[in-house]
Amino acid sequence: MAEKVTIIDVARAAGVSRQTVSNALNSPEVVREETRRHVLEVIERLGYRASQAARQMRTGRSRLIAIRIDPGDPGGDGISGTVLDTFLHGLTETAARGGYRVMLYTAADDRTEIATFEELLGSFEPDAFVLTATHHDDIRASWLLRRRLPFVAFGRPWSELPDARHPWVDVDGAAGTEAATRHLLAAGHRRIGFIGWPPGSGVGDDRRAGWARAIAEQELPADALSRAVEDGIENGGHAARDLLAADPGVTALVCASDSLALGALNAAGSLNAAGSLAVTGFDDTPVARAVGLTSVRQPLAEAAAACVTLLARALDDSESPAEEHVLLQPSLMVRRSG
Amino acid sequence: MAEKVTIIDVARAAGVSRQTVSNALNSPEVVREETRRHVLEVIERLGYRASQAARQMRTGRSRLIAIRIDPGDPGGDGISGTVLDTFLHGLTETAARGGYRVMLYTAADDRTEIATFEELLGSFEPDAFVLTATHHDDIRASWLLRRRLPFVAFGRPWSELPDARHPWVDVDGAAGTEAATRHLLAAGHRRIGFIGWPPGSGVGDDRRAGWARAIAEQELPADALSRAVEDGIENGGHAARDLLAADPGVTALVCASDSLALGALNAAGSLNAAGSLAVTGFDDTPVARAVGLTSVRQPLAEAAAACVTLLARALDDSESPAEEHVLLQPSLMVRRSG
DNA sequence: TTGTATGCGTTATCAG
DNA sequence: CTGATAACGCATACAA
Repeated sequence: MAEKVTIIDVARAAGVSRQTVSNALNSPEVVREETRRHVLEVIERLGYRASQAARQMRTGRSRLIAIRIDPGDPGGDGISGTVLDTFLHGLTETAARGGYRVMLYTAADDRTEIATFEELLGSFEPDAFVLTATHHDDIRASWLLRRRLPFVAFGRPWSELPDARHPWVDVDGAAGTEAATRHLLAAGHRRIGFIGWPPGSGVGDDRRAGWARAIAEQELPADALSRAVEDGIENGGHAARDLLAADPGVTALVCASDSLALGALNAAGSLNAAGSLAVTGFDDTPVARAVGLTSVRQPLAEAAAACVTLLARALDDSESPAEEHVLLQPSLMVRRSG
Repeated sequence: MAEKVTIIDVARAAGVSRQTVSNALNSPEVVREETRRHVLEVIERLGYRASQAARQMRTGRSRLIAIRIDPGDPGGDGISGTVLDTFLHGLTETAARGGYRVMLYTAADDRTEIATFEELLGSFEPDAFVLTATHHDDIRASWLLRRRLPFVAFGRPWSELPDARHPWVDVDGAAGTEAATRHLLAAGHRRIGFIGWPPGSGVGDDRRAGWARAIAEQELPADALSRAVEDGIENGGHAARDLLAADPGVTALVCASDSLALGALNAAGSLNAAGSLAVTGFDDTPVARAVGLTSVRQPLAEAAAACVTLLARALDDSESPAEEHVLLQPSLMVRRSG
């Protein structure tokens, strides 16, 4: 039953008009320093906080940032599990510093997500959206762009279309797999394979490119050393077995995900003496830490912070400026597996 | 640039007063059926949606449910990673059906979480809170209770104090470890150990109790077969080694978490021939699925739905009724490890 | 610098 | 069943 203390209560207690209170808060430079301090003190004493609802009616800003949450069960190419969790935490924390709050929504696919945009925009009116799991020709991005709604994507727009000109934050996946590959090269490996996803997924192609880059630089063979399968432990195992059967000289595998890497690791155990095959994964999930898998770690908290920064800029500045991008560098967590 | 269509636009287009529109929406029984249908049709055609901010000003209800999100890095006894992720997804989905939205906040400890309650209550005014990671003498619960603020805890109040009388939803952890133990008994194991957390954690004690129950029923020895360590893979390994050294006759281990179980599994590999030790975990995390670990699965989506149901009841009914509880049964996911 | 008036979109109250 | 009026709390343009 916390009786809500309004701006009028503060004005009364401070012996000023409610305008002065509002000014002390929103336009500090327009109030005498002494008055301002007094008002702020009363605000503190009374525990006054501006009502968001009232403020929103007046300003049209909800201070809400909406983001989709995927089911924990990794169904598609969305981020979920620890990755989303960590990202969300960072987003919530950074947003709070700017007075913003994170609101969640779910959606089965892009179409229903857009429907949710409309629903949200009509009711809660979030100030901005954070898009995850971006992909080629993302209709969500173009929809938001067309309506000039503020948003930032965690993930590059994997397209060169003008539709794709919007702020985004991403982690340089190619740099990650390249670092992993270089690490293996430094350890003396010469025939290093790659297990990734079928072409066309943007993220997957990027990760493959990093490996290919490092291999090409060493003028090592690459063509026959790459496999493309859907994500999953089983598939990783199959691909690893297939690759090793085709070329027994392979001593190391760079994988596009921890799942694939784990499968490869298991397969290696049943093929060779334990430890004879070096394997690296991607995302540094708890699984990787658990089994001692060397993995590429994404700076998720930093990515989240960057998203908020970009949004704040687009939201606070008068006319939203051009597109801005942030590409973060991942780091390699070296463990027993490689 | 979506022109916001207000209730007045609808009223004009439908040829009625704005009150009739409001009534058609909020008190359907007070409007003639024909009028109601016409209004609803216009609403649909115009894509009208009631402004939450305006509604909140009038009704005092924000239709916001706040919940804390922990860092992805499992630091304490909070839920995080896939568990929180799945729970959040379920919560968001179920809440949306009732017109509610989930809002996130972070907090380092109980004290700062309460400070966040105050801040949120003064600004965004969430209608309710969902508490996670409840523990003995939870000051958050008593704080909310004292102010008669609607909330539900995901996790029992591990205390009999009157302070602890509030709605909660939980999963029967003891039933889970008991089922795991019975499963091992049915497989012929007779000396079954338990690796859990230090006493006093509620959740941990509960899980240990399930194992003890099944063991006692078979009149099997228990005292020397239990170990208590902080959560973690390393600790699980140490505990398993210690336990097996003390009693080489042990053929199976029930663990309070997947992390402990994983450690035990690794330790077993280096002690015995692979597969000779049966191990079960708890939470059915991706790690468990990855390594084929038998684990107890919590019905998280159902738990989330139950939370929303309890909240909706407390929110929609006039005087909030007494405490209500929901205790869900977990299920055992049997895999190679046991 | 401070006070006064107005509107944001809804819903509740109360006459018609 | 319908239509006018008030009020929720805040911020802004304006006048004092």
